[in-house]
Amino acid sequence: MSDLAQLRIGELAKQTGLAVGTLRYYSDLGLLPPVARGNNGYRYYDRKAIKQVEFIRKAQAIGFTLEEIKTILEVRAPRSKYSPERGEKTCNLVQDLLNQKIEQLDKQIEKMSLFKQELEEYRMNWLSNPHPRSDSQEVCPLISSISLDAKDTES
Amino acid sequence: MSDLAQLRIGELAKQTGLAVGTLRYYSDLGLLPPVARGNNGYRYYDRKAIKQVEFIRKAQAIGFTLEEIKTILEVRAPRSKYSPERGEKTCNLVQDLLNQKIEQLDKQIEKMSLFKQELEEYRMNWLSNPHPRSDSQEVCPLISSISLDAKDTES
DNA sequence: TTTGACTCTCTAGTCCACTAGAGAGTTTAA
DNA sequence: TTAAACTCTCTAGTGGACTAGAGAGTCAAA
Repeated sequence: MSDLAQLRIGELAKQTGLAVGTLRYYSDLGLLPPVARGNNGYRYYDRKAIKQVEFIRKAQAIGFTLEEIKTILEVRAPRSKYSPERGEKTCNLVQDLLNQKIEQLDKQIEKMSLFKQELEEYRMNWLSNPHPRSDSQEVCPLISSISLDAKDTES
Repeated sequence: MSDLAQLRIGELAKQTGLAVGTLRYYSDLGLLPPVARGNNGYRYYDRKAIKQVEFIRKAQAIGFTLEEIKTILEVRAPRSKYSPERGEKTCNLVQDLLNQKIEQLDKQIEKMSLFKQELEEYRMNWLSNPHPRSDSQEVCPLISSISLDAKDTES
């Protein structure tokens, strides 16, 4: 089609560092549709695909599933026709999605920070109070404190 | 054995909100060994198991695998005999593990914060510059900016 | 003693994100 | 023209974390 469509899947693989199989997998899932197929059935991509792959990987690295990423990416404008009403809806949808994702990230970050703090406390306690192996059964009290203490009364 | 061992798996399941199958799975993996088995083969747990399950779930929720959690938990003192030398080694091992985990968490948190920032920037740009559907083909420019822009020159 | 809830082991299935391989057609360079 | 490299589709396998189900034994109350 357009002369933008010059990447075959192997080239895209080289450019992105991913395996051909993975790109095929993404494409077939709908995450990374080729701009065209040759008569031979070959998938052709344009250079934008490289950026798109990078986005996918970034999103994935921080915990989004391919399904979620797809939901963001697939809500895309119709290619040649413009239908303003649908466009607005699309935008709202995407905005909602974005907000959701940001909120999710926030929560996850908070969780991780709390857990990190917890681990750091264990480390501190333990450093300032190294294994009192005199009468204690537990050789390494850190372990028992991690697994068994945690606000000893109720949850 | 001890009268601490009063929980059967179903009770533990109720207390923790997990499925019996899951607890069995954890137990068999070595993450949650029952303190005893009855003549009937039943697994018996003490109340510490509840805390341990909570720890497992917390660690899991922030991305550790069961294998990793097991590594932390399983490096545990021999129950009745105390062998000081092994105890010290154990402690070092655990300290290393802890440090690793904390570092991992740190990196992950940073990644997520960066990505969150990125998403927030997209949102901001987009709010201050809502879909200009006059001549643009893309009905929702946010999408195209997310998926295709990202430092337009090189990676 | 029978019923129902509970437990056991073992095998198999599910979902996600790939990865590998078979078998076949296509492209490209020598 | 031939060989290597590339692409296609389709099927199956992997690993992690479960979940479901079969078939059987156990326990407590009626």
